[in-house]
Amino acid sequence: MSRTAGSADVFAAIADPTRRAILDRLSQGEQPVKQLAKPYSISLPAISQHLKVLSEVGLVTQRKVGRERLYRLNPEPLKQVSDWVSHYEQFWQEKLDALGDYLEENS
Amino acid sequence: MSRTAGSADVFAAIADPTRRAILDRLSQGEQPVKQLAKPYSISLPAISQHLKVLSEVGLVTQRKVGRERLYRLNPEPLKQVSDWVSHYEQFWQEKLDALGDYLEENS
DNA sequence: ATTTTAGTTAAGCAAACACTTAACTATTTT
DNA sequence: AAAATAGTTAAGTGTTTGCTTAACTAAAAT
Repeated sequence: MSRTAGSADVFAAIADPTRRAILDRLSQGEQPVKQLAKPYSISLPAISQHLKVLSEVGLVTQRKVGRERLYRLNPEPLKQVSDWVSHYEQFWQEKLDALGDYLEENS
Repeated sequence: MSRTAGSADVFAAIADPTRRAILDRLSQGEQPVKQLAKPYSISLPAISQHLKVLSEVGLVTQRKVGRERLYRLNPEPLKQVSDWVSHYEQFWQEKLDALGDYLEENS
């Protein structure tokens, strides 16, 4: 263990839509902050602060290239979310099954 | 469409650990508020407020029986979360594959 | 009828959040 | 050396959040 990964709450980190959007963009590859900020109407510092939050929970890593900071996605902490939500998948599966049965019975 | 389900943010609703815990308990079946509140050190009103948030995003439904309010899990909105996070699964899969390859090559 | 039980709603509060502008650091360009 | 670029850090602000206690509504038990 003893990774750089944060202990702060991943669920809280992905609660903000802007941060989710940043992650979405990062899934297309490493990007400098300027480029990440482009589609948003908010200021650079705001983006920088969001990146800090993401960094603290280990969802992004950073490397410096010249005067740019390239941010890279680290999806591992999302496993926590995936694990938690997967527990519920069976429930909507049951629901869908029930719907399927209903449709069959009434067709 | 036009379900009762809320338009408020599901991601925000599950950001709070107490609310996630409530959902976890509800996955064992319908329960009255008193029972849901039992394991927590916070007040009844606090629980009630959490249930309201969950209700607003459609994660729980409610029915009145006598003087009790039975809350029931409605997992459907979690599909939103599942869908979003599943997009990232491939990434950590790639990581794991890479690790697997590494282990094979160096065994 | 009164009291107890189950729960919500109201009001208030401290802490956290998302944002801003201003000031700063580090690198590159001119 | 000066100016421009990329980004972070600092300080301040309005809003939202999670909680509390107090007041309320509704049903059940005494």
